Amino acid sequence: MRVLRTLHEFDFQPFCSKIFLLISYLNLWRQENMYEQLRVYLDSFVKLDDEAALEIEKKFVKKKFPKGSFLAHEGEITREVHFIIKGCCRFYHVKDGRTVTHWFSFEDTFTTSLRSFTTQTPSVEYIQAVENCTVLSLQYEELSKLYEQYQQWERLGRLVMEDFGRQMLDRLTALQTLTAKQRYIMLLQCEPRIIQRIPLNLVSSYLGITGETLSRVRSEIRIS
Amino acid sequence: MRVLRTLHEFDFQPFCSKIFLLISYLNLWRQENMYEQLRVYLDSFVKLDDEAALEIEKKFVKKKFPKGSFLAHEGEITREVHFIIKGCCRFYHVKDGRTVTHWFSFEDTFTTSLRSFTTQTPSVEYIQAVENCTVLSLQYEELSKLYEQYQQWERLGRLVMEDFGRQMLDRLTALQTLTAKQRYIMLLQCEPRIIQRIPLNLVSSYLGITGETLSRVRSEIRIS
DNA sequence: GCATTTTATTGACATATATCAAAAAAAATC
DNA sequence: GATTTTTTTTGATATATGTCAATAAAATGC
Repeated sequence: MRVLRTLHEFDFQPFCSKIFLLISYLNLWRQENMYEQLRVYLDSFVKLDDEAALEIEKKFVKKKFPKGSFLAHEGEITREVHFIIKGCCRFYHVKDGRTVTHWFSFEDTFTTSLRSFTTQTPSVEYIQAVENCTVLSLQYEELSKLYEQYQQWERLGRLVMEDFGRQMLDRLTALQTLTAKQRYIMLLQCEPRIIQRIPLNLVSSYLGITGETLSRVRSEIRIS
Repeated sequence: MRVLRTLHEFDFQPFCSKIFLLISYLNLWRQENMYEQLRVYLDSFVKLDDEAALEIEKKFVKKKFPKGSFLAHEGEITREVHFIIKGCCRFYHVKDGRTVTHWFSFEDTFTTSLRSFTTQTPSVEYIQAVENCTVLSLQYEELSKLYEQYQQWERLGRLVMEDFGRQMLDRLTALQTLTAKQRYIMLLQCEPRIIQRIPLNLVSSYLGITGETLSRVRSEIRIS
């Protein structure tokens, strides 16, 4: 392979078209392998045996949520849990006329209004697509059946909930003990996706501070 | 029955001894019905059938933790989960040389260092008895066996975790959106036990504020 | 019961963060 | 590409909460 002396010698045209081809293959793969993607995630908790794994394709339904649309709505019973294949969402509620974002979810996580879904009561929160989302959705009744029929699915539910509990504990500790600046730095280190893909005004309320304070914190960090 | 005119006419001796007898019977009942107490709690999640319920008395062991002793210790793997029959505990960790209390547990709840117990890794937190505690303890291995053998126990685990998740979400929202005063008032309304039975210096760090601020908040409320 | 330790309150002052207003920058829309 | 709209930044000021120090009250130990 010949070494290039200057950038001009390089012919970008064919190179770029190859890259684009690669990307479109990758997207195609993602599309076709949505169930595989979910399977990989589930296997990280429980190695499902063949029979139990077959249920994935039977019960989960592909859905799309365009940017701005709602996966859960205040006052309505959340009837589905969604596994995010692509995209991200914010969880928020309205408190004294202002919007408080309390959670984000990204690819390869289950997303639902926990209280509403698990107790089948009206939701107190909204879940909104921040990007166009592709998800695999599972009805409450279908999940209940899976829990009834397969001990493995029951276990999956338990382990996913344990994992959720651990995440919540971490977030709680951060909110309780860290200053605004420390919380932002922690987010930057532990959850860079949030800062990369979510508008800052939503991030600020997630951190429990105002947009102005977040902006100042960021400029302080830029300087130091 | 004769109506008493003055207090002096009343003979306290036999009366008091009856009361004490009653109390000791009550304690005896509690002692003997520890397993019944646990059964009632578990039944609120899943109606255990006889075989699965028999395991309660086989696997849970009565233990006492005197005030000040530890149910979990930083750096050590938490090998048991405890169901509190009587007493209460605080969860705390040490951050920059000071103690941060992040949870309390009382009668009729499961208590363990979640991350340490579920992943069998060293704990990052302490759990300390705030009162003398009587608990029913279950070893990690025994719980794992229950999960293996009985779908009902697996379900129990899931439902207890879901319940825990919902509690955590509430607490998170409170910390994120309420002022110190509002958080205190909310605690007063939703968890009066905490204020009644826990020293205020521990409550303050649970609320994410200093002892001084809590003291001021309380005096404000007393006035208004 | 008294002495000691721990816990709770109060005061003066410092600091972090919120609020309101405005400008600048970026993104969305046509 | 120009025009809205939304998001982010910056500034001045207000407020909530923290810090340090001193005292008061309560709990604990002997």
